[in-house]
Amino acid sequence: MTSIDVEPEISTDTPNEERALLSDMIRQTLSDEIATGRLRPGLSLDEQQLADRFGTSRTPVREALRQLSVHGMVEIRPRRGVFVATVTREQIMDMFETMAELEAMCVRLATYRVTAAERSTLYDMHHASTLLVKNHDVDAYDAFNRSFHETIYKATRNQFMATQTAAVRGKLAAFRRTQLRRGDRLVQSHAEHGEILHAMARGDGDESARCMRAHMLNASHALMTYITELHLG
Amino acid sequence: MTSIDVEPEISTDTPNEERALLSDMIRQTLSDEIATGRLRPGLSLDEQQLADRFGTSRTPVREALRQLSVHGMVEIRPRRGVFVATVTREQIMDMFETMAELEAMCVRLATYRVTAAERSTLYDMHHASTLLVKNHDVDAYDAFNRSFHETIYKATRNQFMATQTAAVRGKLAAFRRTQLRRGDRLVQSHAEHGEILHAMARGDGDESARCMRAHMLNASHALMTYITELHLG
DNA sequence: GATGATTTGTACGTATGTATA
DNA sequence: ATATACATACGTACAAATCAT
Repeated sequence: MTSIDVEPEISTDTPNEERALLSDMIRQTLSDEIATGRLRPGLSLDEQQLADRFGTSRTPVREALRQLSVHGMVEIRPRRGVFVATVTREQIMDMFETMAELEAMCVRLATYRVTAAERSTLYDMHHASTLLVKNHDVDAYDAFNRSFHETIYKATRNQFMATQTAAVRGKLAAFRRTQLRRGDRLVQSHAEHGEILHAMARGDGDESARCMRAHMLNASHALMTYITELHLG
Repeated sequence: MTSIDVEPEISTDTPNEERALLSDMIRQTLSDEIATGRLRPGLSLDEQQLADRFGTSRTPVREALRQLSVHGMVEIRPRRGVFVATVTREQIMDMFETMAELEAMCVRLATYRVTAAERSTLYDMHHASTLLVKNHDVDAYDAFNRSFHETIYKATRNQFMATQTAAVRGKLAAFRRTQLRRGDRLVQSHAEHGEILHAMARGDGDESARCMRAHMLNASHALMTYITELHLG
């Protein structure tokens, strides 16, 4: 149950769109289960079965599946059925490489546009994360890591770019999660963050981009052997 | 918009999924009309009206609208209706900047991975386009331009990146179309393509990326005044 | 602010196309 | 290959929420 329906009725500043649609609930649940691999690639998704499971009719299930197909999480074969999208090792590698490039692109712009306050926040977060590394607190570090990167997205001053990058990151979240548990990735990740911040502090966008690209490619490389066994073995 | 078919080639190995679904037809039609501005931002889309117009029931219309909402072309306010997404000038600028960065990222990788045959194709296309520039054949140049850029996407050897970039390009297509008609953008565009190819030929990825970024930003700048009157004036 | 009209969200029915024996 | 079973795609019905008066 990952229903993040945190909706206190108090909408202070944001008109907080109410999302009480069954199709949204179903979509989010299925999205999670596909991302985490609980629903295996290639699996056939029967509309009636899902409807029974969620205690609804087929209608909202269909709408959820249609939406998932847009992002390629499921494949719709007209009149034949809906299947959990099969992700090949090559596709995952492509996604990681793209992710690395997107992050590099973000940090380059962020280097030129980050505010003093934001830079300070990044340093604070970075230093605080030292403790998590020492304690090998993988979950906490993963959470910090996401905040760290999303702070950088925001510093691009480009909402669209931030959203796009976050979307790709989200798609890879399931794979990335396991990666930090391997060996000394935590220590290495922390050190690489330091290099990125150093380059940003010097205002060297190209260099911060290079560091970020290396950082992301290291992370992905640390993972690919793992992925190979996990999804294709 | 599931997959921006970058290649309309005959897929020999892929059984070429037939898409004879009403919801797909409706989605594509609406997508076009929104992209071209025929359906103005903010417009309320009544399900029954659309159903009448397409001669169907509300069901496929709803599915089409749900899919369009994923890419943000329409906004769904639960129980209140569906509206054509409102695009602000700032959002458009963000999208163009992102586009420039994505293209730069693609051409950098392409520089390192392009095959001799592809490079040759790019040069052929480029030289052939000289005639289009002389004749001020904007439509033909626009078509060439898309091919040119999509050939570069393909040369990245990264399918995911190519698809992502093509998707963003598609989103901006409506705005871009008008841009080439202004002044001597055609001549300038052609010259900039030449610079990009030159950098690629030298194998200088960083430089080709810089040229591409400049190329795209020039194009977008040539457009922003236009857009301002068009969508917000 | 209450009431009626309109529209959405969901359930349900049915025929056509796909799979299977 | 034919027939049977079945899931999907689409249509229709209805309840609840929103809006208009």
